[in-house]
Amino acid sequence: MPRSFLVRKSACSRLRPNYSELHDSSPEFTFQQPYDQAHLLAAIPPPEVLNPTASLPTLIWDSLLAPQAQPIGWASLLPREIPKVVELTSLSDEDSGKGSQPPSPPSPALSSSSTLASSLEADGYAAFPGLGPLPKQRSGLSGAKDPRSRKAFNCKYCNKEYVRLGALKMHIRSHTLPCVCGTCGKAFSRPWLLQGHVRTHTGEKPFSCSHCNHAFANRSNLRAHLQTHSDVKKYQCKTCSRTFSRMSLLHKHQESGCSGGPR
DNA sequence: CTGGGGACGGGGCCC
DNA sequence: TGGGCCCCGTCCCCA
Repeated sequence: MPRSFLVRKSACSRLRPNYSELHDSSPEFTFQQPYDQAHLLAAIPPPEVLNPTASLPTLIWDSLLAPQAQPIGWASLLPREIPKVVELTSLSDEDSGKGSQPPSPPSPALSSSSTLASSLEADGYAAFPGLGPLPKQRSGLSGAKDPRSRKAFNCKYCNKEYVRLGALKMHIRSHTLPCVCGTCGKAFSRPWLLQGHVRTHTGEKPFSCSHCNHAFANRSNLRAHLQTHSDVKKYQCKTCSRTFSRMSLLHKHQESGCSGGPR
């Protein structure tokens, strides 16, 4: 029986924005009760598809190799491109990705930075609910050559900066929480987060461990569980060389005072 | 104190 | 450009 279903210490110590102050209260994505089973089944692959015997058997070994391996190409870590200022001309919709207005007709060539800034605001940059004031560096085209200026989009709720507008829009969803559970009313930033939450109501656990068949509703939890089957865990204390299955366990180990000797 | 499960957040990549 | 998905991570709770 789940221990903390729906009874999360609500206003616990975790810092959360005061969502009640946000203007966007209209859910754009909800699961109603009873659930649309056909939709859910279409969205969630059957367990045999998600069973780690098919897709995750190497996870443990991958994670063992992780400290030495370079799993991601460095090129993939680099920003693909500097956002183009002309992309800012059609920001009339909420961050939902739905209900977006047709793109504005292409703006005429901008002849100066001052006209650029005023044109952007006139075209809707300032009207986008989550976007802060037009960043200064975007007011000058020369700033685009400065690598430091690549984080150009600001969230008006928390002032975080993003290089890509899409990333900012995605971030803003964490403030507006447009996906609402039809059962308990809890709101989420993304549909798949809501989908995972719905599993706490349905009890569905599509992710199973290939070693012990323990089932999980969440792939991350399965990944953490797979660490428990490994003799050498992913996270290692630099002082005593002891390994842990989770970063949090390593942190607790270090905070409680590492004895120092290897175990 | 430690190990582990449950629930969830968020950035980045791919299509 | 947006949505889906993956991965990494955090926090809470319990045994």
